[in-house]
Amino acid sequence: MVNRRDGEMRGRDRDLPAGDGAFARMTRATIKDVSRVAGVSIKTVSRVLNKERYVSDDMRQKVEEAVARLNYHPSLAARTLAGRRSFQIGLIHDNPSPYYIFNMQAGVGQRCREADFRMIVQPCDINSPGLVDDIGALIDQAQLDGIIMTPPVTDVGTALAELFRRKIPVVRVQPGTDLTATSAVYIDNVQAADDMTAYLISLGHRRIGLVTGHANYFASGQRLTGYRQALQRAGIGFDASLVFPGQFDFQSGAAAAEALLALDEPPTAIFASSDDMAAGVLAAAHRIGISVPDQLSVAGFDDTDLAQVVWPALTTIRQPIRDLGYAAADLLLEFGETIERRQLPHELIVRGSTAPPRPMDPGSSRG
Amino acid sequence: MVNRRDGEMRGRDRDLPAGDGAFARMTRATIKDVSRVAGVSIKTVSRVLNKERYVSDDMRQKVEEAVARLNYHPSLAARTLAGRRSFQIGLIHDNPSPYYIFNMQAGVGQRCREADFRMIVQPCDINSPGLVDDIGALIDQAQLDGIIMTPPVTDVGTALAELFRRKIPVVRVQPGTDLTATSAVYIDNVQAADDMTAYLISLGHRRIGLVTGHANYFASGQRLTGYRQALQRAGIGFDASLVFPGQFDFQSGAAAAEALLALDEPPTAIFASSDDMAAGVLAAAHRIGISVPDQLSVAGFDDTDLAQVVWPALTTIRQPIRDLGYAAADLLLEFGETIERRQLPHELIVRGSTAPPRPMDPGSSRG
DNA sequence: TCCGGCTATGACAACGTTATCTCATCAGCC
DNA sequence: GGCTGATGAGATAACGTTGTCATAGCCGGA
Repeated sequence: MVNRRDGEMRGRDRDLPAGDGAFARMTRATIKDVSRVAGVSIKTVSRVLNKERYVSDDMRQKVEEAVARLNYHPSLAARTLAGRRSFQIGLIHDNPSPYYIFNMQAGVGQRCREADFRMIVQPCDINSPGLVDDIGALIDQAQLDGIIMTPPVTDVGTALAELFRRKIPVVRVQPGTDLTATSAVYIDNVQAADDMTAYLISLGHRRIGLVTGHANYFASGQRLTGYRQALQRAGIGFDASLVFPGQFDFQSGAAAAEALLALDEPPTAIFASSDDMAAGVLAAAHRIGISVPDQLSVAGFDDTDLAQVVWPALTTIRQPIRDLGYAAADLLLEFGETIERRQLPHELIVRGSTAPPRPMDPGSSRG
Repeated sequence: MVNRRDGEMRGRDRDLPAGDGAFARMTRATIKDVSRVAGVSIKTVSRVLNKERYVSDDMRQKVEEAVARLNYHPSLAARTLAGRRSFQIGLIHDNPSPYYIFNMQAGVGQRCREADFRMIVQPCDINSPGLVDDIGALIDQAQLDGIIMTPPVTDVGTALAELFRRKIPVVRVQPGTDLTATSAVYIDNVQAADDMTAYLISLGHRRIGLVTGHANYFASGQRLTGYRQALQRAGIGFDASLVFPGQFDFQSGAAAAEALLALDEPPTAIFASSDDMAAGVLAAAHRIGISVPDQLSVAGFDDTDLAQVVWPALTTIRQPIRDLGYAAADLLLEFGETIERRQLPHELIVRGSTAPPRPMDPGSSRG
């Protein structure tokens, strides 16, 4: 009944509305429509769209007018299928910090938008046995043009190997291993921790507690190095009992503070390797009844939103997460497979949580 | 020289490695490879992949084996181009809260993964004149199968109209206008604010300050309604001077607290419509030297990470953001264009920032 | 004048899937 | 025993781009 059959018409024939009148239809405009309106070949439209060489200004203008008039947007799917680019890059992370991820996405997304690329965000679990397969599937399915990874995924050897096997451009943010194997963006964690430690020393502190970060993150070790470096320069001996392992989160910061403050010779300042842990230190101090910064100075790392929201506001190191994301995407888009490195500046931010130690603290017998 | 010409061979002929041996090549496996290995037609493979009817168990098994053996992942681009689905949905937001966005993405992403869909995140600016075009371009380019919007984008009429024009399935999270125009997920903001207010009243508070949210968000007004509703039920008169407008952020919370605490008859409790603002209230109280919760109870809304990180930890309303995201994606995937609504439960979380008011507060002359 | 190289444009195949149509088989029914 | 409808499988044409090749015009040098 509804089965019209007219010989030559088979398959999905949907011949476009001919003539010049009715493009404001529900059907999306295609490159074919644009070529008809502009009065040029499809290939010429494609050339203009892709900014290829050998297009006269005349043609270019005609095409651009037609594109604007039809409000034409090329199909990413068709471009991906026909070409060898997908105009998409992936951001792979296994990071529980909303603040970090939000800003990283903002930076990467910003750069992508500038280049008319799209960012595909892929959370993952570095302990999952399916990690490598998941990454492979993502690349296969979406035909990604490049990958950005954040710690700690940056240092998963098997994942890295899979990416090399596929010869896909990779940029890592703050990588810890195989530093020269891929492009990378990072800050100088050693120097940053050194800066903070030196600042605390300059206030007069001699016993400075350090809460380190999660062992999966190489930055944790780097910050310990910077801490020791500053102590040494100041002629202060390293006391291992002042270093307490944390996990970057609030709870571990609070636990570390309780342990450190219970020492026979407690520190007069605690430097936590993340703002979350610093907030934990603050909470523990409150609980115990130690006032900050009068009796205890507290410093964080990252300068997340959190730093200004706790009381007192945290002295911390500003890590330009958004800029790191932007730079990572920039390296990917500008250099592709060519390996490049870019170091971004950090900044010491002084707020209310640090002050000179109380003079003549009883029990401080050291020179 | 390199120009071999053999008549029929033109264009990009890359004949696949015949035989059965070398698929572990660099070239991705295609559906054609799978069909050859399985010994069935391409279309049958497609049927199995798309879980279509009319495939015998025998065939299905052969195909699945071949897929696994070749580690085959279908090209999303080709699927999108050939079919009428793209297996992608968009998440459009203009929200400055990392916590909110992170959890929303987690929820939506989770549901997408379960359905082998991909989530495309698109931040936007509701005040930008290009908003509607941007959304249109996104849908055109990526051929999205659906859209999820979060406040305040949910209530931008022009954007909504554009989506209707394109007849694309839409789910809105906490919409404020045109409630029945699209599918929606939400919590009962009126009841939630009522619950919190009633709780504060039950502690003995009679003068309860309210810091409202940003006027762009309809939830702000709804929470005011709930607040008034609880007061009325308790027979407490509404005092407009106790209601102070905020913007959902820390700064405005601090400013509101300063204003409220400077009143001749200051409130004994302040209910802020977000945890960020509640943290601001806390900070202002600290600054002024008012202790919480002894002299002032403070309550928030959202139960973000923040709530447990400030001191004292916030009594707040838990808003299941992640679940809202999951539910939104679920509605989209399960019902498509069919309009559905789903309300999720909220929860009153009592922590250390609230307590009964100090007995016999001088200056409290009201009954 | 003719050739070679650069510029500018177009024709057509190819990318890897899904949609449509066709055909074969098989069971149940008049 | 042939008709009908459900089931199972394949051939082939799209989908909307880009890649490859062909070609035409133009300029400069042999």
